Amino acid sequence: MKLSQPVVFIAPNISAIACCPPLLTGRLKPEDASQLASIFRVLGDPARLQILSLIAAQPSQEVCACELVETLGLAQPTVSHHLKVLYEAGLLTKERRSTWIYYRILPEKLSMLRDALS
Amino acid sequence: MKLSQPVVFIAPNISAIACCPPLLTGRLKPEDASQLASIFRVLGDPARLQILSLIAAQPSQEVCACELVETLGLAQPTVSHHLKVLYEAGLLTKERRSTWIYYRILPEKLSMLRDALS
DNA sequence: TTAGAATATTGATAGTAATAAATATTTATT
DNA sequence: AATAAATATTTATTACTATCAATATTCTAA
Repeated sequence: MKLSQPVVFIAPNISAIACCPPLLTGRLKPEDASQLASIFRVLGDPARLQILSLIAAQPSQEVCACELVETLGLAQPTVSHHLKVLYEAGLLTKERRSTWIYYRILPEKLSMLRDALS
Repeated sequence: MKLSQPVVFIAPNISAIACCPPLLTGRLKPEDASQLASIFRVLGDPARLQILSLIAAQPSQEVCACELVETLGLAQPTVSHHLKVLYEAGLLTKERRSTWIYYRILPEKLSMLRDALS
């Protein structure tokens, strides 16, 4: 048995990070529009934006779910819900360390969105 | 009386174009988070993304509301609703030319969003 | 294996938003 | 002024989502 476990951050939808052609350079197909809209909808919630901002503000670039519950002033199931939405959108990774789960930003998706806006 | 009318594009919320500090550089205040989220929510709809994309795809960089009704396959009141949402978010300008109303993209808001994602 | 702590899920509720039918408004033309 | 066309508004319906209480699950430590 190993003394130190390898750190593994997990993220779904890696293949979906490259999503859509840029919004403003050509006509968006309905399917691309739906996919892109679904990501923007994830960012369209104040609590989720605050979660992203809080993670980015940490020197460690990660945050434990328990800290978020204290900081955001939302119930634990609500925070858990938002984290799941962000995670399944490919905006966050998560890593379990004993009882706690630490979340990090997956920057590729955000830069994809930035590209889509040009 | 003038023979040629000056072209005037109207947009609300010009002062709100500079909205929020970047999402990932510091902790977002609740008020900033709400304001930023409300703009992302506007982009979180496939029909509205298609409207933006359609306008950008025009050589004239503008589109008449009537064309959108034909192209999007949505009822006229629905298209009118989406245009109003985009307009009030400061993402579009509008100009009336006789019976028709032409919409254009107001690029400042989009570049503000791009900045917010970095 | 039992107790306690952190997180996830389920279920219910309230608020919001997309859609379109019906109607109103605005503009140009005759 | 009357008609027609383009757009906006009102109203109603439906679907979705944020929220939280209750409960379940997962993990650690004793």
